[in-house]
Formats: sequence, structure tokens, C-alpha cells
Amino acid sequence: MSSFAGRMKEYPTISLDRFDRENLHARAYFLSHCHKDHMKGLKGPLLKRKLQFSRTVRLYCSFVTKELLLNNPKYAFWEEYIVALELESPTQISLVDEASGEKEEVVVTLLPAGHCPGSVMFLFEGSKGNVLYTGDFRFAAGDASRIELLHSGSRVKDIQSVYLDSTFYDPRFYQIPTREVCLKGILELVKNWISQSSHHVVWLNCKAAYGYEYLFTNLGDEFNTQIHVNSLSMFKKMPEILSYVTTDRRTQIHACRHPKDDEYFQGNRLPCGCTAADGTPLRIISIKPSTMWFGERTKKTNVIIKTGASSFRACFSFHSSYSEIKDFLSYLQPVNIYPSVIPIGRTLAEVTQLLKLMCRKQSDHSRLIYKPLGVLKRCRVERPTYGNTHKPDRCSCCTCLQVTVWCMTYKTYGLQTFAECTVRPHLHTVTETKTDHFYFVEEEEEEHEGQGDAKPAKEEVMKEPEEKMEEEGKENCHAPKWEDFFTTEMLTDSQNSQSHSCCSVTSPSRMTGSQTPELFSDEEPPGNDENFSLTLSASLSNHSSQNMDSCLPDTLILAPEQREQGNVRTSMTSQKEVNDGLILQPELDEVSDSQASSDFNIPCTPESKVPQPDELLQLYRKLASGEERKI
DNA sequence: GCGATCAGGT
DNA sequence: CACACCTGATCGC
Repeated sequence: MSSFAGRMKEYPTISLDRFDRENLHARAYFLSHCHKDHMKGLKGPLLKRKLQFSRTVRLYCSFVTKELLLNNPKYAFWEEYIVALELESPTQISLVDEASGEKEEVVVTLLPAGHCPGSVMFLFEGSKGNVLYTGDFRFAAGDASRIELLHSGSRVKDIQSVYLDSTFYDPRFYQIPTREVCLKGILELVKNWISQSSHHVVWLNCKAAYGYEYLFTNLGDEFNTQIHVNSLSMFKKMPEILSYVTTDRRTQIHACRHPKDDEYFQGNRLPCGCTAADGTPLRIISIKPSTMWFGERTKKTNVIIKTGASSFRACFSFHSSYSEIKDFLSYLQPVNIYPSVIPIGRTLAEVTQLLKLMCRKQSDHSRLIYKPLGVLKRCRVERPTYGNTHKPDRCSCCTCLQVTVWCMTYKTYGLQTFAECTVRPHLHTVTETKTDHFYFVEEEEEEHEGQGDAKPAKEEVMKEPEEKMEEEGKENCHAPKWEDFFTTEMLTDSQNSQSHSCCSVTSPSRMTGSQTPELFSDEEPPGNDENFSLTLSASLSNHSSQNMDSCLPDTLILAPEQREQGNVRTSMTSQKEVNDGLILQPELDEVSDSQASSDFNIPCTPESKVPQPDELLQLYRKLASGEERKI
């Protein structure tokens, strides 16, 4: 449940998903989706009064959210103040202080969040950088890379902060079966039951929340039926959903909920009654969608659990799992991540600490220059060596003794390239990329201010020396290992995602590798069931033992405790080595820096700042005079 | 009487 | 197996 206070550090005059307290002073409101925990204060009389006296304050949301919101009469007063925005369509919004007239412009883009109908993330782009507020979301691994508007050209945008749905950001929730797998399990369970006779019916015991609709549409398609619900009004303008629901209770699949004091519900399982129109008793099973999660080393997952003679739980999650969140964050690499939910049993400090591991490293700016180069094959060009046996590379464009370039190309995670000049550094700019080479050349201006000394011609500084790979051992011949680039914490995740890392087109459902979910599990002691259990027996397994499968030899993922212990040790070591200048850590820098490669054929990020010639000149002078650490 | 908040249940 | 929401008790205005 969201505990987000409503405001973002970068754009504090905006309020999102909270409408009380300080949020009463916002210049604009944003609603990510229509769940109550994101609507706190939305019907408050103070806010209502404020709107009546305002000419500019509006509530921005998706069209579907607007429809769902206004379906509730308590929120009807919002109608004239809501501005529905199209998905994936950047829109400029003026944030006006009505007292002073002061104005700030921000561009907002709604990105589908996969949480419930109408749910979106908000991407804000303005003077304080790019900020992503996720609302609640369920992304599968790899989904972020498919969202065009998170990219500028082929690169991921520079995200300053992510305000994150961290509901399951805890290693305990390492894996939640994919929607596809869960759906398959439910379809099979329903099929096995309702095919027995027309009096066999299924009750989907759904909470009163939006988000189950795709379950209805898939069941409807599969069994060519409609799903019985209490009301159609909220879907009246949504034909995609409307055609799958009905208020006619003569159907085999129900998602109705019990009306208050409904006599039918007393002692019965189906809220709308337990007999057919002709008086025949219905044979009812209930399926309760619930979140199920599985540990890192779990091999088998069961997406259906039998909880009683005629009751089941079915795996269903509105939120991304830990591994899905990590995949998402690894891809975006924001500078800051702020949790909007504290998982049960955790503290804010713990979650914040865990999220720090996923933030872009910000330390030691002076040593590193970030150069996003586009999409290349993974390769390491050079590894810094400080021993006597390895001769430093000489920069061929000048007297610079050593230029060390790290190249990591990894489509799923975005390209990061890092350059370090340890002696008399120059500012080099990438102008060309190839499969296994890239080139650094001097910037071409600087002519007007004459230091008069040699202006190096545009030429190659360094290529990949194939032989350098030998020192890494044979296993490193083809590509660098992830250990070389990330902390162990990140690595562990990367190991898990090796399969998708190498092929970003791989189905996201394959993210968790070898884990082949089983469809059904039985919590009941054996022998207490009716004949229906026979139809399931082939795929039943013991739920309580599911986490004991972790020792199976084909489980490749490390255990959490191993991972964490290893992480602490390795992180400390690598940090020391970084401090000692022995190992380069991948670092990112401001986007404006990245845009210096003017002849690189990927379009610039619109909001980024291209350095002016005079700024570059100053930079060069500082570098030349050995002031590199102040850059 | 109304709204906010919390606990507890599903 | 930790979603979101409802109900009821309590408190303050």
C-alpha cells in the first residue's frame, strides 16, 4: 500500500496520488490509477474548495482513470478539473503559482504501468531533470527496454530519480510467476471444473479493486462466456472489457461480490446464490487470486494451491517481483530511487539501503567521463593495469600517456562507456563505433582561442588490443564478465538475467530461467477430497515443500544469504580498489556531457545541454593544467 | 454529525 | 504467502 507523501523533490509544486495536507497547495495533480490508497484526500472538502477558486489547478490522469474515477459519484465534482492525457504522448504543462504568476514548464508523459485498467507511470522532464514516478506497476523483465519514451534515440534517458512502487522490493519476493503462467494455471483449473456439467460454476473471489479485468477477458475468450459481476457501469465506455462482463447470473464464471446483508451469502460460497434457475444446486469452487512468491533458488513454482475441498488460491500479482523491479532499475540506472511502499516487515532504512545498490554510482566524478555511444557488441577494450609488466597505452593523438577505455555494450542494460585519462588527460569524443572498436578524437573547435600548440588531427586514439584479453584468461576472450562492471549485488541479478541479457528479444517470461512452474499444488492432507482432485492429481505437488527445492543441481541462482554475504565482502574490496585507483567502476555522468559527440548519429536528448565552445575550451585548459579532479 | 485514523478481517 | 478495501471503534472538531 502506497505511503508516498505526494511530492517529488525535483518538482515539489506537483502532487501525485496524494491530495491531503501539504498537497493542498499543489499547482497540478496527477493520479496514476484508481485504487483507494492512491486517492487519499481526493474527495476532501478543502481540495474541492480550492478547485472552485482556482483557474489553473487541474488533475491529470489517463482517459481510463478519468472514466473510473467519475464513475464514483463521490468524485463527480472533479469532472471539470480533470485533464485526461493520451498514453505515450509527451505533453507540456505549465505549473503556475496563482498568487505570484510565477510559472514553471514541465513535460509529462504517461506510460502504461500494467497494474490495473488506466494505470500509468508519469515521466516528468523539466529543468530539474527527468523524473519517473512509477505509481503501482507490474512490468515483466525487459519491459522497460520496450518503452520508446524512456529512450532518446537508442539510449535510455538520463533519469535523475525514480519514485518506485517497492511493494515487493525485498529478496523474499524474488520471483512471482509471470502473468502468462498464472493465467494458464487458472484457465486449466477452470476448464477442468466447468467442463464437467453446466451446473459446475467457478467463483473468482476478487477484491473490490480494478486489476482483474484481464483475467475476465482471457477466461471469456477461452470459454466463450461472460463473467458475472455486480455492476457494469464503470466499464460502460470500455468496450474491451464491457463485452466480457454481465449482470446475468446464469453463467459458469462469477466474479460477483456479496451485497451487504445478502441472505444468499450466509453460509454459501457464491454471492449471487447457489442454485440454478431451475432449482438445481450448483457445484461451486472458489478461486481466490493471491500473490505468491518464490525464493531465488526455488525451482518449482505452483501457481494454484488447493486450500479446501472446493477452494483454491491462484497466483496473481498486480505488482512486479523483486527480480522484475531489479531488472527495471538496472535498465534505467537512475541517480536516486525513492520507495513509495515499505514491504511488510521492513523499515524505510532497509529498503532505502537495498535500493542504493541499484542507483547509478555518483562518486568520483572527477576521474570519469561518461560517454554513451550507442549499441555495440559487448566487449572490453582495455583493462587498466598498474603493474610493471603491462605497458600503458599511449594516446596516439598527443602526449597523453595513458587512455583507458571501458566499453560495456549490453543492449538490455543500455550502453555505458567510460573513459579515464590518468596522465595529462584530454577530453576525447567518440565519433565512430564499430563492432569491436571505437575511436576517440579531439573535439574540432578550440581554434579561435589560440594556445597555438598542436591541434591533434582527427585520428584514432585507441583500438581494442585483442592480445590484452589474454591476461584475463581464456574465459574472458569473448566478452567481459559482469563482475568487471557491477557490484556483486548487481551481478547476482545479472547472472540471473544472463539469458535475457544476451538476447533482449527473448520473452520476458523466460527471465527466471530454468524455473518451470507447476500448475497446481495441494495444501490439503490427502484423501479428504472429492473426485475433482483426481483430475488435478497428475500435477499436484506439496506447496509447503516448494522452497525446499533449492538444492537441486540445475538451480543456478545463488541463495540470498550467499549473495548478500558475498556482496558485502566483494563490494568492500572493490570499493577499496576503486579508491586506490586499481579498478575502474562504471560511472555515469550528466547527459549534457554525453551529448558532446556531435557527429554521433543518435539524436540528442531534447532537454540536454550541449557544451558551448567557450565552456569546452575552459575545460581543456583545466585538464591540460592538471586540474582534472575539479572537472 | 462529519471526517480522520486505526485495528482487524477478508 | 503481504492487495485493496470494508467495517467498526475512537477521537477531535
